[in-house]
Amino acid sequence: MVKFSKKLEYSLIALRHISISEDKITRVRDISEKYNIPHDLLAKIMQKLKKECILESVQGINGGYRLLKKLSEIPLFDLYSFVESSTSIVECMHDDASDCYVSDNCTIKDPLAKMQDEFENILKTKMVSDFV
Amino acid sequence: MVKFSKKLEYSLIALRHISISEDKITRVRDISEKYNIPHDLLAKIMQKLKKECILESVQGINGGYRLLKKLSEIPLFDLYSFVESSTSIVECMHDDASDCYVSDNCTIKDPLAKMQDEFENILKTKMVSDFV
DNA sequence: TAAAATACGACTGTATTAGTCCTGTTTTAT
DNA sequence: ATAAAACAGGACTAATACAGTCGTATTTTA
Repeated sequence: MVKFSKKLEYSLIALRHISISEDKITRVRDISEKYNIPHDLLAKIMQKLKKECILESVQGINGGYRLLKKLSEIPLFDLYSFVESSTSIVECMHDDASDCYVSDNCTIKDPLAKMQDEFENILKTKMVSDFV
Repeated sequence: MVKFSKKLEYSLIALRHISISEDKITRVRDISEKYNIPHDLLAKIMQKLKKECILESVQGINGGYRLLKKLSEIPLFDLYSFVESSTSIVECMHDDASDCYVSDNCTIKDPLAKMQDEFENILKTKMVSDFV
């Protein structure tokens, strides 16, 4: 199936919320409660976005997250590749797919690779701000 | 994850094989053996493509499949929607998704719907013959 | 009439996603 | 000081979808 993960959905919802909120710092709990997103799951996504320098965090009792970038400067592709476990639309395009069992007889690889490029280009063109 | 299913890969391989083979009728077994595709799985895919009027079948000891259309007349999107269980890139775009838990607070639906359109347009532009 | 092909529903195995649980670390209000 | 409330993160479980298998029926022809 070709479907985005919940993580990507949650990321978009969370980033949007932070960007339009007046508060300087937003707590994970506020977002998870408002949108019915499991707290622990969202917390991990936020941690990931911190590692990727989209958010910065403040620990402690008054802690939370703050945006490091403008949403208009974050390509959807970045979010996508940070959050999804794989970015290839077919299995044989993984980095370690030297063991394609179809191998010699497979002729669909190149055209599928082109399709993948087109798909990624869409993601690179869109900014997160387009989803707010 | 955003990935095409094996079924779509197998469909492309099979259609390509049939289209370039000299034989008037091609057996499932020939294709499954040549490309190491599980026979029963491929058989079901072929049955599906028959129902969708891409192939026609002949039963019996000398039976097999025959193309009903030119590959250049089959949009990849058709194959995609025949073979994949769902064509929506996010859950909340399913036909029966009236129970979106985010509901009122969700603002990312429209932009994602537009993304889906763009994605589908790529699939509609490509013909199966582009993958041979 | 036996063999070999399609036809097809039911079932099993496996991989990925989604979500939970538990324990730690940090910071601040009291 | 210390308790509370936030982030941090590894390990585990549950749910889902995909991939593949099995058994049986039907059809046709050598």
